[in-house]
Amino acid sequence: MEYFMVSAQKVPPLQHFRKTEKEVIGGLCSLANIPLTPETARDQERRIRREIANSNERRRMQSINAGFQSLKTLIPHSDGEKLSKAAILQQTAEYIFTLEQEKTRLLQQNSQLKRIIQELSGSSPKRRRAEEKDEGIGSPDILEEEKTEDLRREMIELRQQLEKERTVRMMLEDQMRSLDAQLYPEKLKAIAQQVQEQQVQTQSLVRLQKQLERDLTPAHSPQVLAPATPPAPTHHATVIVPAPAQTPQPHHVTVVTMGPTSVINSVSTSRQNLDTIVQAIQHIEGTQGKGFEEEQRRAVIVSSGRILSDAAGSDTASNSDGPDDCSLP
DNA sequence: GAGACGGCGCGTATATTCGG
DNA sequence: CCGAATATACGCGCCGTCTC
Repeated sequence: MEYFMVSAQKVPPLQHFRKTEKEVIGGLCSLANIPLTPETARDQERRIRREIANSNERRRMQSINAGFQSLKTLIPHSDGEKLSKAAILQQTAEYIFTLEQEKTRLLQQNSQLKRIIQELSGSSPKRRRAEEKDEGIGSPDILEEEKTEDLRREMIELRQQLEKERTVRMMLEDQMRSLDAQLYPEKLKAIAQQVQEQQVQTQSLVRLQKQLERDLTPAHSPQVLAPATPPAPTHHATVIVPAPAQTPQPHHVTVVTMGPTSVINSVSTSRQNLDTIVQAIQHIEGTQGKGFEEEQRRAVIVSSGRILSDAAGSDTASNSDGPDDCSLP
């Protein structure tokens, strides 16, 4: 590198010295009062060649040293630390080895994250095509496009579900209002107000709504409503964990709340559902401030409180102590 | 084929470090 | 402080390749 650059602009060629050598040698010999014999001239020529060779050797060594200094600046070391050439070579080798390992680790992490994203968001044909084209790092444009498209699709889906849920909820609220007005007129205001405060809904409410629909069938007559405590505000810490990769519904969000079990026994199913809805709404309102980004995680939101288990019971992926296939390293 | 040239190995001198 | 060990720079000769 640098060595070759230096070599390109070498000292003048030997011809140049040869041209002037007679003059120089003659001058020196006359000064030293030495007769200019052929042997002297030959010795002088040899001497000059040796000088040139020595000069070239010095440049070579300087080039080597420059290379060592370049290496030294690349490897991690403290300023002022003295490193011999051997140490520089050894530490460089170690550093390269470390970088190789880091690269391998990052590549593995990259592929793992890709796999998780794919499992969580489903695998569209376009995505599969992109992944088939690109198995390694890269193609950020395609992935970004896919991501945007997925998000758009998810937004539309969420809006549709929200509209559906709103319609059903309004109907149910009418029913509940008429029933509660007979039994708990004082609670009605608070509950209705809380429900009205809900402006943005997530997908999880659809499940709650379905649960409520099932529980409010004639078998669960509202007349059996018993006095209940007002819905306790759920200001519990929220833990968001990645949904397992095996989740059959990748976009599904499950809201699980836990509460004191002492309350449960004294309330009816409908009342429980009502409380749960309110808690879920409050919970969602509380967590939505964290941004849409978190919704995208298809997370299972776990908070302390009462469990509103899914009727199917298959989406209990919120067990944080369960097999965590998606745990990042 | 002779000479020029680059590269390398080896020996030596000098500087620096380290342990007793 | 001193001697041994180590690191570094330099000089020298040799060898392979290239050019004329």
